[in-house]
Amino acid sequence: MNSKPLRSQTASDSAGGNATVRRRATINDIARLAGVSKKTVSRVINRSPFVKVETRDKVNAIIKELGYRPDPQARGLAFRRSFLIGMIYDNPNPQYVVNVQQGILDAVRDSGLELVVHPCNRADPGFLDQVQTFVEQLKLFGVVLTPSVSEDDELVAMLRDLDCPYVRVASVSLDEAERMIVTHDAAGAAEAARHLADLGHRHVAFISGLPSFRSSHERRRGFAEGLEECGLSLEDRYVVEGAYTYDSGVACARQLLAMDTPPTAIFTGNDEMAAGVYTAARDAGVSIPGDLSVIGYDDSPMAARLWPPLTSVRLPIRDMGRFAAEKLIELASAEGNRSASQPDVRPGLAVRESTAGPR
Amino acid sequence: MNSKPLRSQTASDSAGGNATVRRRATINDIARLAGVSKKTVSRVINRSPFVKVETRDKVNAIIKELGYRPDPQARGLAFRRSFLIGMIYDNPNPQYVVNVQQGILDAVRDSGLELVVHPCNRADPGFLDQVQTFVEQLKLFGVVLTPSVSEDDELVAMLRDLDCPYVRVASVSLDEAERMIVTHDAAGAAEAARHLADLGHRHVAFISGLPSFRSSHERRRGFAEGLEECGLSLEDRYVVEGAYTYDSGVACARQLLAMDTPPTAIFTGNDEMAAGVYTAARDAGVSIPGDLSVIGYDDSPMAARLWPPLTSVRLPIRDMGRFAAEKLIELASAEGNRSASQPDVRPGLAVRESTAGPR
DNA sequence: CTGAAAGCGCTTACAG
DNA sequence: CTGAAAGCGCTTACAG
Repeated sequence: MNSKPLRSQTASDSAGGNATVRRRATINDIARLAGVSKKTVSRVINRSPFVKVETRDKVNAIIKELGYRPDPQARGLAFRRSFLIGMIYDNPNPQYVVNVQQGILDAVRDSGLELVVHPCNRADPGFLDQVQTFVEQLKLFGVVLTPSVSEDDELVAMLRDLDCPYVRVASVSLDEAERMIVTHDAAGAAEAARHLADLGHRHVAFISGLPSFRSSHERRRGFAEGLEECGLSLEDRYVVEGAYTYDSGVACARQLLAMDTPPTAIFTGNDEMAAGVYTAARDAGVSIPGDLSVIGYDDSPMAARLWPPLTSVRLPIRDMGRFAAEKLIELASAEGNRSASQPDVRPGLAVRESTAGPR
Repeated sequence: MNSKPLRSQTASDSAGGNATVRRRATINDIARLAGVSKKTVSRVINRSPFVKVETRDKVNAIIKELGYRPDPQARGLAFRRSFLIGMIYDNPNPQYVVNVQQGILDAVRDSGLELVVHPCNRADPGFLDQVQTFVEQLKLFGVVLTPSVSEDDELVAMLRDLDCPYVRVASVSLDEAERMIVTHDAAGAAEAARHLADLGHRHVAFISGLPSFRSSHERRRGFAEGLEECGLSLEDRYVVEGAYTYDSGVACARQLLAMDTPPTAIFTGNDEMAAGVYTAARDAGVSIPGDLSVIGYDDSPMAARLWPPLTSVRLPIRDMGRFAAEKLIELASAEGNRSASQPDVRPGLAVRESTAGPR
């Protein structure tokens, strides 16, 4: 990267509304106008309790008047950390990614924190090194991890070593409560199981996601437990391993539908694979939900676009992002006063038209 | 935000691989070990040509040995800008957003630049102020704008005032070539028109997107021109205004299918609305492509999941993000030597099974 | 409760 | 081609 000539710091009258000035105010301007030292201004900025009320009010008045905002870069350099939150993810679902991003931004609004995104690939040999560079170079305020990187113990050990605050979003608790947003996938899958059992299904199948994702196991476990609650069981022959992709859904469903006693209902690890089940069913002349009930997971927008509209387990993804960032801020603030807020993320079943009683 | 105690800067042996040290090397360490001033190290970092080759090599050797990487925060403070690229967007399509993000990251790999995301809403009265704060506080290296914010002249005027480099992705050229990635939407729509004309359609309709998006007009214009090339015309009665949403697609298609002489083909401004056309067609007992051909725009993953698979105009979205970031880097480097690279973004038609000749 | 000095890790402006 | 000084806009550590 090459050096770049200094840019003029002018701002036009038209753009910024009113109080735009030639140069942005600095802590020195505030200190001079308030008749105090810059250290005192610094104390006000950082909400130190050791400032006389009148002093604080006077400084705040000047700050407001000039529209002063401390320079995060300078603050960061002195603090030895930045005001950037990193989102580290490898989830292939764009809807999921964008919603978590939105949720994080919901949480940091007006806090001066910003969001830096870091997609990655655990299979890449440089994976850990790249994350380390990312975290160290940016001196991140903290990071939010989503599945499946949130399940990577090596990664988490590294973050601890780097002293980088983190919060993990995962299907099951893997860490201290103040570092976890648990999505209770087993509970969501159990709901799907009960729904099918209530409809009278006896032969139900499960298409799992990639085994490297914890959610695959949790969803299977919850589904099996939900069935057992209702006096049914998830038979091994009715469990097929997919890969969270449309194509794997097609292949797994073909396999299930070709059985001597094919299942009358299929629960899939996500909506993408459910879409694959639709295709396989159509090809096999199997009607949904007449011959086959289908339930997906994620309740992506696609679920409602399929025909018939897909019953699916819904997750409040944007809220999950917000909760994660809120926890991260608590963690990094390190006030000692861990707030009691333990926001609960509970999956629910969005029942549509892809499920009905068996023939 | 409250002040935070200094974190210890230790790094374990296990995490960072080999050369992890207690404290990261600084420019002073390099200068001392190389026996030069820190200014000279700075020159090497910034690729100044005014360094003797031997000096440069010696400094680079030490930099490599210690794994030294200049602190972007400190550099930024001195440079009066950061090494962060902002992506400002209001596109509601997550697939689009994630792909552009990926493309930007493709371009900045190993450059030391990082990506900060800023979703926004032009209808929000605080829209411009928020973007200004974002750009000023972060002293952004530059920003990438996607539709529809890329079409906002007030926003662009503000960025110029702030002296913030920007590149705009839009359906038609709106700025100097070095600031534009043009997606040629009219050309894409014309391809759709030709495809339908070739199949023998005479009564073809268009469902437009939101009129506040330039793409809506470009796609309509290109579609009309494409038809005219083939001796057809886009009749006003066959043009309906949608809103780029699934629901608007359903409503507009109902309207078209209820006409005395309904169209035998519908081209929609995006795939979401095409999905809505599918639903309306099914409700009306109209079969696709037997009774009605449908073409979407975007070629989103959903296009291939619909039944029948949707013919759609494809855009290389990830490449667009990459090209945009590459142009931004050229722009911000301001070397004067605008490279001749004028990467071309050309839409193409992905023909699937939703189009056929009319009955 | 408040401040003067030194420092965070770089760069610019000026000399040589 | 190279360097000593001053500065970017903040904070820490130390006094008072």
